[in-house]
Amino acid sequence: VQRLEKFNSDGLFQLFPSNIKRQEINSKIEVRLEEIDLWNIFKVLETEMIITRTGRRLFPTFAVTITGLEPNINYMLLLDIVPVGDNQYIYEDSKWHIAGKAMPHSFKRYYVHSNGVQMGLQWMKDCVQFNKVKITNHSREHIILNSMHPYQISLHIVETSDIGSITSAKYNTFTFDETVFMAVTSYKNPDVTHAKICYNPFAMALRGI
Amino acid sequence: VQRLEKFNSDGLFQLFPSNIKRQEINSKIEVRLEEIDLWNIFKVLETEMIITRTGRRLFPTFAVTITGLEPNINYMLLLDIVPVGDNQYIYEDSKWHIAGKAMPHSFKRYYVHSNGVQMGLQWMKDCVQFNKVKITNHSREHIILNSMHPYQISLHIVETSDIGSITSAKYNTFTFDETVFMAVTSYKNPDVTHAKICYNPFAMALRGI
DNA sequence: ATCTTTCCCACCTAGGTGTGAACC
DNA sequence: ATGGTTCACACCTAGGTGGGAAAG
Repeated sequence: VQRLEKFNSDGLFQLFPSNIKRQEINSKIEVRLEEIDLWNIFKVLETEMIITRTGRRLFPTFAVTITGLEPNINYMLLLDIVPVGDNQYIYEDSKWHIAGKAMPHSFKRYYVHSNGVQMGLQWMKDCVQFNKVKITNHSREHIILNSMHPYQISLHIVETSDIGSITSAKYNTFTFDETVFMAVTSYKNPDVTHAKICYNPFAMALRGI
Repeated sequence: VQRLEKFNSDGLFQLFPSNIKRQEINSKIEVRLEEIDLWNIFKVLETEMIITRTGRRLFPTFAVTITGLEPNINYMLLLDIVPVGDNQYIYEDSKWHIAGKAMPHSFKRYYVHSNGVQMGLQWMKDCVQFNKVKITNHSREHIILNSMHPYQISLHIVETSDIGSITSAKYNTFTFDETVFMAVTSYKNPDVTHAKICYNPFAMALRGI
């Protein structure tokens, strides 16, 4: 038996149990990552994302353009943040080093795009933004990650017209190499800090310094 | 044939054609208006709501607490703003007077609550806020009203687990006398202006004046 | 003239940044 | 001592108010 539980009003769900094999959608769906140049600037530096108690947004923002959906079939979009490898790390001598086995990834949470169930036509019309997703090390309200562990964003496109059948529906999964990042509670690499300040409008205050 | 068209990413839909009779939900659903004291303060003064080209929020905000839904059945919530009576008005000598027949209410638009389809249990858990709804006299992006015409908020609770079947699903409708208001492009009654400034946090700047 | 509509504005609310000191 | 975590803070972005002048 499988169960999907809603965790906040902004799209966070948790799946019990977490690992289920479902059937693929038989269709040529393509997903293009938006702002790929910006993602690559951070990838070169080895991206870090801050996690806080109260939840922190991702920057760069995860956004995609989708093609190849059936215009008149209903879909949902689920954002997923999955562990990369089996190790945790430390930052020493300006480099990331393995520091032993990873802590268990306890929570299998999905962020369901707030548009809910929509027809393919609607999803393909504009780029799909996941700008309100937040990551945390504690809060029940957001996606929970372990600090000093690497992760990667993946996207599930689920063919369903009923949110209740999400656990039995067909789906395709797309992962993005550019979105690999280290979860941290404070930035370790000063070059990452500088790039965040340089490109994130909310850090504008610190640009002159 | 009936058709539901999505108009923006924040829950606005338009129904073609607009008048359909559907079956009622056979259940003792009760809906309580939140902030009823605040609504009544404005009701005494004869509530005015500003409409602008770019869309203006409602104040007081429309929010409800719902009881009596089936916990494990899926529902959607649709906000509706319906004309009251058949006349348009003018404000003269500190009073509203009939100024002829109403203009036609051309657009039958619904604001679908952004939580989309949820089970009764979820809808009843917390009070349901419609704080992002906007009204306008022109914009395709929001609920279109005629200035100097009276309206009333109503709520449709639709029993459906599929947004696509919204036009054929069972539903119950709830109206709220406290929410009757006059759509205006600028406030006519100075007492209404004062009450808006007094109670709306976004008008805080004008409280000292 | 009179009344309604439009638009720019100052001034708020609301909330997203990294900082740097303190804590663990 | 070392290095990760937390928190109040100043400083932004983003956007919701009615005012008041101008336009219709």
